[in-house]
Amino acid sequence: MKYTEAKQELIQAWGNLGSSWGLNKTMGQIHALLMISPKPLSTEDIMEELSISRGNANMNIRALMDWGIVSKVALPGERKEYFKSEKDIWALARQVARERRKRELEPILKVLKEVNEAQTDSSDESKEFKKVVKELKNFAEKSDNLLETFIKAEESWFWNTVLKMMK
Amino acid sequence: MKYTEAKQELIQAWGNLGSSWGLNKTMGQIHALLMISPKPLSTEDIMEELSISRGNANMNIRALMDWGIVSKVALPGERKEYFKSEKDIWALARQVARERRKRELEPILKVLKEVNEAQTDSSDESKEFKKVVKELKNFAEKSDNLLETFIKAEESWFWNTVLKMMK
DNA sequence: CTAAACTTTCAATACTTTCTGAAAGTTTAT
DNA sequence: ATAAACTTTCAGAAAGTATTGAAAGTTTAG
Repeated sequence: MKYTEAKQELIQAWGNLGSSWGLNKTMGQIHALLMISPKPLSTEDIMEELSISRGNANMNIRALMDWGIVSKVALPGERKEYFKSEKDIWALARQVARERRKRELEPILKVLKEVNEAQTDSSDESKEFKKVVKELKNFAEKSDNLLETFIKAEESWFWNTVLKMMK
Repeated sequence: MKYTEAKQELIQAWGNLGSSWGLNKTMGQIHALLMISPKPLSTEDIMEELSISRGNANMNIRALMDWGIVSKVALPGERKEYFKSEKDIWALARQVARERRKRELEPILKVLKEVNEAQTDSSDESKEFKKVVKELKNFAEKSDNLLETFIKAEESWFWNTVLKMMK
């Protein structure tokens, strides 16, 4: 396989992965492109490489910046804005974890806490509900703590511990 | 908050969470309903509780069974099929991890391995590409191992280790 | 200030996914 | 065998999401 094919395949695959990770296809593709590029790219570069419109490029670059995994670069003597991606895969993973925690875990935790306060009447349904909610809440809280630890962890410390777990 | 409100809110929230977890809203809602129900429910029960069509109910129950988190129950003396959900939250988490590994991690790993074999020419682009792919592949493999460990782990052992990690 | 260079917005459109409901298929009881 | 009870399928409708491209907005150079 040649470099250009390989590049296309990776961009494509990263786009698909994006869709299962709360990004969308285009966000994933732009991110892949920036990750493998040795130098920052402009909106036009991205439009051209991925054959997408200006509006699409602009919106998705913005969304990637909201996620905190892409940032602007000012190139000296250039008027255009250029963009680069976080390349340290660990920093990237932590950033994604941070965002997903905020977007997914926090809302459900809030609901579980609320709902855990609900009055129980004496029906079977109501008792089972209470029991399940308690377990879910407990699990969600543990997950939240674990995630927090991961987000704050230094790479080596984390891997050392994880590697121990995996023998 | 009363039980019936609380129930609706939980079902709603679990539906939203489903969407970020590779299920869809209805799958999430059906799953929530089955989780909190003290007894198995029929397709009709589900249709009624969630106000959805027969086709929709059928397809999404099926999808949940494919994921391995919902199963059929035959009630003695009843002709209808009833369904129940896995209620052990740990078993549930492991099952979801297993499916997502298969659906997300395996495909990207395959691509990374393929693409890692690509020929490098002497250009900057090509060298950077190779370097990034190597790092991604390494990370993906480590994640795969970690996930495998989790999937196979006994609850207490896993939590003991994790709790140590979290001090 | 003005014009060129560049970025952002957004209404219209294209595309994708989900849902419905009725028809077809299957199973069970008699 | 047949009819009632139940399940599955699937084409079309509805809802949701992504994309375009042109117009509006902003910044910079001179």
